[in-house]
Amino acid sequence: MTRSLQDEQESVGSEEQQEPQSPSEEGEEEEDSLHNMEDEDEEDDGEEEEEEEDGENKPKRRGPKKKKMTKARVQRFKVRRMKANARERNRMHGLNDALESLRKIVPCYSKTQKLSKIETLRLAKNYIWALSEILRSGKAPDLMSFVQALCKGLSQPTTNLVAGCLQLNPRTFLPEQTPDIPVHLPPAGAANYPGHYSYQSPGLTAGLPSPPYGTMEPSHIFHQVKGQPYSPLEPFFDGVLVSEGPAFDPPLSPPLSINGNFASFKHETVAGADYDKSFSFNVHYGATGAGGHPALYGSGGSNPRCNELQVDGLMGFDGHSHHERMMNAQLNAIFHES
DNA sequence: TAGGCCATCTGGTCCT
DNA sequence: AGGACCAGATGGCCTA
Repeated sequence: MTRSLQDEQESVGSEEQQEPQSPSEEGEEEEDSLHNMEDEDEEDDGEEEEEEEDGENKPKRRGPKKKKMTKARVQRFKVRRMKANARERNRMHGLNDALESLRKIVPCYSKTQKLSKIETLRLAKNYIWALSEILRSGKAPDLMSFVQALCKGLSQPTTNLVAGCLQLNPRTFLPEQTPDIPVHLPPAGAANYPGHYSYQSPGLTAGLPSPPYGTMEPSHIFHQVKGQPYSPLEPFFDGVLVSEGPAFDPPLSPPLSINGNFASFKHETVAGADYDKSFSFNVHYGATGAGGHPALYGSGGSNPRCNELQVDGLMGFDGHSHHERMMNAQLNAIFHES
């Protein structure tokens, strides 16, 4: 047995937790199937090479000649396959590790209720985009719209999870259920964005209950009428995006480079404003901007880039402040690193 | 039980 | 040739 084969089998044996081996992985059936496969394996040790001659009635095949699968070839094939499987496993584990890292960075992290892969990616996309737009526009987002932006396109359970992480009740950022909350609704007939994805969890359409916060009709926030281009994120940065092109489904890369744009930030906290006393999620932005809205970068200040965004009071879904730490760490990392 | 999510296997393709 | 990447298939687990 070769060293590599030993390693391979060790790794397979150790990593094989609960996954059953594919039925074709062992047994004689594989050898049968291997007889039929187009093997690109070139003979290197003088094994016989035969042309497939099954049946005169069959038309002659074109392409490379088939080679009979000898025991040695079968063995080599198996080894190769096992190595490829192990590599693939490792690759997927690496991918999952990266995804787990992303879960911790995204503004909703719970060990007990993990975001699914797809939801993690969606939330991360929303988050990146939202942060980028804050920087780009220099305008303070409306908190409700911010949360909506984060949850845009997410399934209802994930929306509830995000809300739970932020200690918000999804109902509270339901525009239609909370008319007193200043969420800008899309103008009638507003344009939809081209290429905007329209994911809806089956649970949404099925009207599944979603503990712990009851139900939330996604159409209240995210529904987009066909042929009516409109991004719910527009109110988030109202007035900024409407005239500047696509507001959502942003380019693959955020419009801002973290390193390039945060490098010159000074670290100075300006008293912020609480958006809603009913929220324990208080975002302290910079000096109040024009129109009474707090401005992220203190639009009225002498140094518009010197204010610090603070996010206080975030409690993790697990009942501890893990998320707070994560958010603070994350934001600090963004604003303090360069 | 159906559906969602996940891990793994597998074969194909592309690249070095 | 071998590795990385990808997508389809498959089966297990969990939950509503």
